[in-house]
Amino acid sequence: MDYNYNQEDKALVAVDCIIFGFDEDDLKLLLIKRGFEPEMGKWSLMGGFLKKNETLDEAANRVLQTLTGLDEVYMEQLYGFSKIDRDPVERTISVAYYALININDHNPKLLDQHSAQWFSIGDIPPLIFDHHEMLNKALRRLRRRTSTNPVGFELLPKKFTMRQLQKLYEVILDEELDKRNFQKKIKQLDVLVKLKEKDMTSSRKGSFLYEFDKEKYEKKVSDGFTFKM
Amino acid sequence: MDYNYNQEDKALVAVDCIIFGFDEDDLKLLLIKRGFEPEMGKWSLMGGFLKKNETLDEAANRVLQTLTGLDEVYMEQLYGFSKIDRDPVERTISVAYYALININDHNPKLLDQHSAQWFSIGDIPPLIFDHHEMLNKALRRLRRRTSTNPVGFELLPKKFTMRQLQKLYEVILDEELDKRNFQKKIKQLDVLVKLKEKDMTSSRKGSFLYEFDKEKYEKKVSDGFTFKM
DNA sequence: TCAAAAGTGTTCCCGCTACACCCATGT
DNA sequence: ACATGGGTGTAGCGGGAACACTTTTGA
Repeated sequence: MDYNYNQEDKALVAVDCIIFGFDEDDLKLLLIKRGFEPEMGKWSLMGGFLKKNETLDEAANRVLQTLTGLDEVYMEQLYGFSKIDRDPVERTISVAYYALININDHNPKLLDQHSAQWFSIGDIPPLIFDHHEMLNKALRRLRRRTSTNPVGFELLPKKFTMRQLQKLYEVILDEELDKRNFQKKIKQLDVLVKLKEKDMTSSRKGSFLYEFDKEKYEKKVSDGFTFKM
Repeated sequence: MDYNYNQEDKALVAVDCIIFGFDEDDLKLLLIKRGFEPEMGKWSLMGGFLKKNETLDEAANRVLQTLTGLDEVYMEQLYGFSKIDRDPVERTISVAYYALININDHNPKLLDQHSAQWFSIGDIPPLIFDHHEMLNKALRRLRRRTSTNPVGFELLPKKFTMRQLQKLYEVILDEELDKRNFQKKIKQLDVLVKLKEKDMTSSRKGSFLYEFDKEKYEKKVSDGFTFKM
């Protein structure tokens, strides 16, 4: 008594990537100008269809790499979107992923090829389909994650200043933070390494650079530690 | 220059439901004995294929209703599972949902029809495919949700005792809680109504019954309140 | 010497935790 | 009268929030 799978409807399955970057003091989103109908010329998240021989994670990584040239990027599956007419051409289920990249790392040529552009999170143009809904979910998730996991560092260069890190938290959480309390909090988590180097571009005095110590963090986690900002 | 959607691979899309219930002092999971190949006779989450004209949410609700007879149940989309061979018969993407039901409400006849049975969460039999992974994700999500949203009440009868509520939190969070601190905490949230009635089945003295005041909760939320246990 | 950002400590308060005894009732 | 579960208060501690001045150095 086998069940006949053939009687079931199949659907197109896509992935869409909400790609976040952080530049100076703004959280940014990478969008492409759609090069085909429907909605040609409008702004859109970067997406692609799931292929027979790849998982959703693989598809999302492929899509991200196609646009940025980057591999080994922090990505997380967000949610499955399935409104019947979300894509007017054909029934398509889309699984959204969000990615956190260091905005200086990507390949600018690839961006041009896809007519892609960074937008400040406070200044997003109209997007096609349900992409705004995806973005909102991604933002909420990002807020939660940065509060409970050390994922913020994915958006920064390897070496960063306290100021940059604080600003990052401020734009993600959308609230101002007290400098002293912020430093106290992050330092007592004891997962940063203070370098001897200073960044001299931001002030005459210069500010010390820090690195996230991933090994230390993971060791602490396995001892029951939980990151909490 | 239309893009040709037809060149893309289609896939079967399914939903699987992690159905939680709470009985006396155990968190329980509703499983069915699979009536068809592959893996006929093994235990499985209740699932079904997505149809052309329904969303994932609708499919999950249909599947839940088929098994329990219940409608308007708390459900939440969990995660999309997509390993290539997760279903050995054919490539199937499955989107998992979890549901919280009052275990006394369901229709026992329907359970029989599907050879379904409740299992204590500490005593789950081997499951087919990646259903254990789904369950683990659901449990982690449920823990977080009950800590930050008043979803626990979905698992209880409309009227419940403090004892029941505390026990519920204990089995979900998998830790013992102090009776006094628990009452203090939940009472200061100020979203319960203490009834005049007592439940006389649990002790000679009897214990007061409470109801969750959803309207009050929602009013408070719109004033900036956040539930936190 | 001044402008501009970096760096640094203390106090107060609230919320969480730990903890033990009396109450009501049916048998 | 006793056994069973129901119900209640307080003290101490720790972590988060508020808050302002000094330092460095290039121009």
